[in-house]
Amino acid sequence: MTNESNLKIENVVASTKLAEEFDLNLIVEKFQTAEYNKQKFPGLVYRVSDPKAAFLVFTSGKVVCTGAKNVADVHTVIGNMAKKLNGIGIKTIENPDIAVQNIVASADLKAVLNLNAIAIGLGLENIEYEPEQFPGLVYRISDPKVVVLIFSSGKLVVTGGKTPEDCARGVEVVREQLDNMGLL
Amino acid sequence: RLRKWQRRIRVSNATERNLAFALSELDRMASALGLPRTVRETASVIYRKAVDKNLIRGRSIEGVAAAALYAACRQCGVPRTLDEVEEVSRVSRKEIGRTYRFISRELSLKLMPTSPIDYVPRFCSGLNLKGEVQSKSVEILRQASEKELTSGRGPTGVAAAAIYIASILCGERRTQREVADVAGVTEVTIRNRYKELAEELDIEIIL
DNA sequence: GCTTTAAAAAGTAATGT
DNA sequence: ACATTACTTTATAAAGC
Repeated sequence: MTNESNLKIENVVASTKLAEEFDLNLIVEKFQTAEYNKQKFPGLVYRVSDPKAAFLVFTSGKVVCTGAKNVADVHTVIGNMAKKLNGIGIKTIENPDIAVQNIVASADLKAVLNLNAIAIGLGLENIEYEPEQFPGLVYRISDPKVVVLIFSSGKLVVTGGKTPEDCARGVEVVREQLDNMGLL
Repeated sequence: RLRKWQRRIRVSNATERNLAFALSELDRMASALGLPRTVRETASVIYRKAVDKNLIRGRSIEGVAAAALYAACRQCGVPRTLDEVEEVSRVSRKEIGRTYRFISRELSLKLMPTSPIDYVPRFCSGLNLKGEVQSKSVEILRQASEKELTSGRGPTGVAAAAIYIASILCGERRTQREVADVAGVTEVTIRNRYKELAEELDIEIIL
């Protein structure tokens, strides 16, 4: 009964190392849409639309990729990025280790929720709920290690997970706890 | 040996000096916000507990004092918004909120989110509205809470909308702008909230 | 702690017509 | 009055201040 998590992955953040070092000044002049202001931020910003994503490229050769909708897309976009760099005469590491650092997902419990009751039910010391500042209740779960934002509409945002499974489990933990307290 | 004593005296002096500064800051801010003595005392108790637990390390005295006052207002049932506390302190709302979360957790204050009802007396007196309107506002807010119209909404906005409706029902109408000004929200927010309350609670507003 | 990136949730805010 | 844009919260890596 119950459930398949109508989980939707919204954003995947990953990091990797594509070279021992990068000449960001060379990359900014070759990539027309790249942005680079060293005093503002040490990384070069580069957006791609293939699969949509944004890169932060550093002089150390390390790269951060954000905005991808899939874990698979992350590999695709990073592969494309390496080829573009090669095309500009920059050599890159062959099979870079790509580490997913964070996944943001949304879900829907399809029920109107009483956040005050949930705050008490989950324990005031385990949650943060300040409607004056933000409409969502913040619930930090240790296993899986994710943070879930719970809204009165029943919609959820899960973040902090490293795999889609972490996010799915986080949703189930919340669903189960609310159900057990009769708040669903 | 003498040096050890001198160091202790110095530390003691510094500690006392800091505490005196913090307490004077609490007093200054409390006065600026027109808070009663009980709230100032509650705030100083919270601040002293924070000192005893070494929670000031890495934080400014001003920030902890402002957060303690913010917490004390809520604990005493006479909440001020982070914006109001920010106005009388010299730290940003962001830092007051961050420090509040920290001391709240470390001191296990376990405060429930602010209730819109707690804002009614202050807002109503600011609008020169009598007890009848206050009672009506509270009644509306209790119904709103039962019908789940307050979760996730800003407490001041919901309170303002309830007061706006109550003032009309009691024949002592205040404009959205007047209510918005005392509540510190925009007219758009009052409009959004009062429309929702009127519709869901079947209240007819005739202007 | 901050800076920058991406994305969702829902409320509130600022600005523009 | 209504629309659009923008900011609030969460996590996360990166290099440097």
